[in-house]
Amino acid sequence: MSDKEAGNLSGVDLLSELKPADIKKLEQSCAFKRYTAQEQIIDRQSETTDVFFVIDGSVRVVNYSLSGREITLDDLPQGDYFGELAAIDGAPRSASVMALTDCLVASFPQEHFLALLETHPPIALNVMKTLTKIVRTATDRIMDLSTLAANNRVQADLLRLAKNHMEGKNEAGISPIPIHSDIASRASTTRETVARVLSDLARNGVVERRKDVLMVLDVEQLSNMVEEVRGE
Amino acid sequence: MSDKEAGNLSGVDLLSELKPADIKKLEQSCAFKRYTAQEQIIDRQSETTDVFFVIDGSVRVVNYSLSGREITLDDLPQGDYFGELAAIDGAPRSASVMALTDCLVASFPQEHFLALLETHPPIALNVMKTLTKIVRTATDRIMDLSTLAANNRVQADLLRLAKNHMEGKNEAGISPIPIHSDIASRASTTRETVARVLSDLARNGVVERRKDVLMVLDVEQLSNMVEEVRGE
DNA sequence: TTGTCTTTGTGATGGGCGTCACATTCCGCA
DNA sequence: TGCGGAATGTGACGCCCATCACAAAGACAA
Repeated sequence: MSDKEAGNLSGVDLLSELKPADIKKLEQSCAFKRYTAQEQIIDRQSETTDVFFVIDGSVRVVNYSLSGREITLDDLPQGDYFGELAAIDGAPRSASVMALTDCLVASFPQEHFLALLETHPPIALNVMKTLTKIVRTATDRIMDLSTLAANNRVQADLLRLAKNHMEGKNEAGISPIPIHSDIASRASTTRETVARVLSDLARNGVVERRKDVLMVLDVEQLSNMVEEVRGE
Repeated sequence: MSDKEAGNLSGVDLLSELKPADIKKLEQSCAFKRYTAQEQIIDRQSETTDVFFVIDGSVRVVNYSLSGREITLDDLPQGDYFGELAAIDGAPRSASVMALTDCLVASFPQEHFLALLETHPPIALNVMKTLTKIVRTATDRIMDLSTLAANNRVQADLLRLAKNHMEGKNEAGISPIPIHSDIASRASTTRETVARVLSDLARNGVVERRKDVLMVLDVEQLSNMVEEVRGE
């Protein structure tokens, strides 16, 4: 497969209000590129200012501590975009982005992006909505980190996953089964702690590890455990 | 002084590109209100959607944990604005806002704000820049919380303060002297820990508490200490 | 099957810091 | 000037959890 190839912006949610002809025009300005899983797409602190569209596959926004610990900020599915921060304010990249799966990504130059925002207020509003969502998620995470113990943060992450995989009123089947170190990276703890929490939950019958799915048998109880802050 | 009174939007940075006549027009849509220090202006989870301009005084964006701990997210000076998240996406307030000092605040209805964004792309871009700044600050904080120990977070906060009060190349005079519990609320730790860190720093000659100013005598060393993650 | 690599499970250990408890000092105000 | 509440300084205690260290179990290809 070629390094650079024709691509298609029709699946990009942000641009969905545009007429197909206009989308075609934007494609002219894009550079399409494939990345293999784990490959870096953006390095934190680098000074590029393009915006990227995820055409196919998915990517992960991460940062690394000095000691090398990986902190996952967000995972973005196909149809989403990233890199808008630097495009908007011109500052260095605030985070790294890596390919989660093999994927196809379109990079779109800053000037074109800013022009698009200026000429299409609904798209600008959409970008603002995306940014507010990021801010809300981030403040929630700051609250979690500030007020929950590591154990509870793991439970909270599990609860979040469960809510995205509900099967019935109080049960969820999470699949594919998340890797402990991924959970740890989102909850800002260690994989050992994740393993211990999961062991405990399994002992209490709240979760059950099956062949290809992690069953949460009692979502409500899990929810209660998250808020059971120690000493209260 | 009356509860409701005429106000003036001329000091609002966001609107500085508008012609004075246009600003006057916006003032018609505003409700001006005074708050006394410590008074709540916005409650988290409430469903209002106005945007607020800080005309005079300053405000603090905070959240509270279940156990009542206060987490400071940001302090906003005169000329700034807040409440834009709910105005943009219509969701409940993500944080509380309280008056830090006695202050005068203008509330501006959501529809007018959205209309302003639509008709004035440069203002929309400005709002986006504000949002990106918030996102960058928040991700930095997430990184601090995830990778730094409580001690180091206090040092980091002190360093931030020092950098805003530089006097010469390696010295800073922070005044007014911040209250320990305020630092604790920003660094997500306890006032006792703040007191201990400051005691240590004073013993090492890095800081010195004087009459009305907290001197940081060796900003560079303070900076080194922040990064000296334990065990590295 | 066998070997290699990834992922998971769990014990032992120790240090950081949140919590409680007081003693002091500071500062505005009557 | 003296009173009272706020802010600060420090000791003691104990628990959470990061770290280290292996063992075991899957996963997958040769």
